[in-house]
Amino acid sequence: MLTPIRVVIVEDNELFREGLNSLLNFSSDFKCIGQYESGVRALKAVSASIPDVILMDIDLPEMSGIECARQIKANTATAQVYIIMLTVLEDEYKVLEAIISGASGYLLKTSSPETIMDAIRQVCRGGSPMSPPIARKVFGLVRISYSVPKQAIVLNKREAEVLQGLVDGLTYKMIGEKYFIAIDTVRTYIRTIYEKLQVHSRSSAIVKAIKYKLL
Amino acid sequence: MLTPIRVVIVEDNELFREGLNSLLNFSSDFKCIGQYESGVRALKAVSASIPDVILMDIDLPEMSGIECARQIKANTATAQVYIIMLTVLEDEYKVLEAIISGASGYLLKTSSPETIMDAIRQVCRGGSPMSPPIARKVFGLVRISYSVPKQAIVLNKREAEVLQGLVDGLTYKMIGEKYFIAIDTVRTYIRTIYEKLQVHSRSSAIVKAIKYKLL
DNA sequence: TGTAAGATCGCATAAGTATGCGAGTAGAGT
DNA sequence: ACTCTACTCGCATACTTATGCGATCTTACA
Repeated sequence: MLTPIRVVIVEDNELFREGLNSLLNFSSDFKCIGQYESGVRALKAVSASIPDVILMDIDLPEMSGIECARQIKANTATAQVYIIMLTVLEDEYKVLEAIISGASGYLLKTSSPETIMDAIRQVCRGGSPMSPPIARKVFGLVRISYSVPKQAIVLNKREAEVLQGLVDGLTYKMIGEKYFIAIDTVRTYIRTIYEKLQVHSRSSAIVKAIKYKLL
Repeated sequence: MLTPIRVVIVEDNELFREGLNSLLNFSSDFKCIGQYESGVRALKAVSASIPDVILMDIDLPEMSGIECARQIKANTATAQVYIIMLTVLEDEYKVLEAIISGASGYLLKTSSPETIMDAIRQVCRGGSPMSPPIARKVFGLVRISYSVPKQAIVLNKREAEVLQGLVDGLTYKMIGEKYFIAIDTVRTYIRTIYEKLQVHSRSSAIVKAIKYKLL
């Protein structure tokens, strides 16, 4: 590593903060260019001098680490700042919030010094270091949001087209014109669609179509 | 580690398979209890003798590693089998599919022997080992699916209730009865909702409500 | 060769939706 | 006290939906 990775620490617990600081100074790979006990101060400092990586405690007083990360990301849209969240507990919702706010890593505070140093190196190389329990939760998040309630709802081409029309807010007339079929044929398809989806209104059909990712 | 972790290898490339095998035999932590070059064979074997961890190549001929994982997960619902996917390329869609299919880890084949061994230990301890580029992609997946297109659509309580009614497929009359307001008041709220969402039909309102997670 | 299945179209009607125009009442702020 | 705003309600009407009960026509297949 030619130039050291410039790191900023945001952590309200003084002992932990100092611990991280001396950890970083221990290796010539890193250079701690700032340590702050509050998000507000970090925000100010970071916009003045942008680091490569920020170690951010998630449970800060006043402004949370998540909110701080969000704002830093907003303020440094052009520059590349990697934020690694540090936390004591593995709250699934916090993990989610942190990822959305723009964090690139998520470590438990119980992580070993080597793990933390390795994590800093990893984010710079395109990784997203996570403590094992966090990784498991992240997998779960992906599974929840993408997995489809497996239900054997099979629509043929025409039905799918008509359903798409319904979702798009078209009237029967417009759907018919779009696919060159009579409005009464549209009605017929809608009947079968409703039957397959087991609904009795356009609204419910739309909700189910989205829920079951039918289109 | 008192008893060795029982591992199964599913990999069509003979050299790589043998490599993994000798890697596992190298450490007393592991015991390779089977190696198969096809998903079909693995499926049969695994339902007979369930391992702790399966190293699964994702690009298998005939049955893909993903499909194989899905079936193994389906067949071994009670027992705990951890599946680690192995792949040469970091295809985002494959990652997604793998996670949904029930995999607990995702490694690039370029991973070092130590990394692979460590990964096996990690899944058994509640982790989800991923190669760094994969982890980054997984973060992206979470971000995409959970982050909301930030748009300043603010509904007050009543409007939210009425919109919920619309999504639930209730008629104006039913919405009015549910919240003890006149049907014409429901209409009035719907006007303002439509205006805020910039739509002109119930269908589009529902779609937007879901898309922007307004409820 | 009939017949079963699927795709298309038609008519009718009760119910529901979208929207124009108007209006009363209560609370917040000046 | 006055005005503004938010919340509530009413009437009217053109349009759209949901659904019952058919009817052709083509294609596949027993």
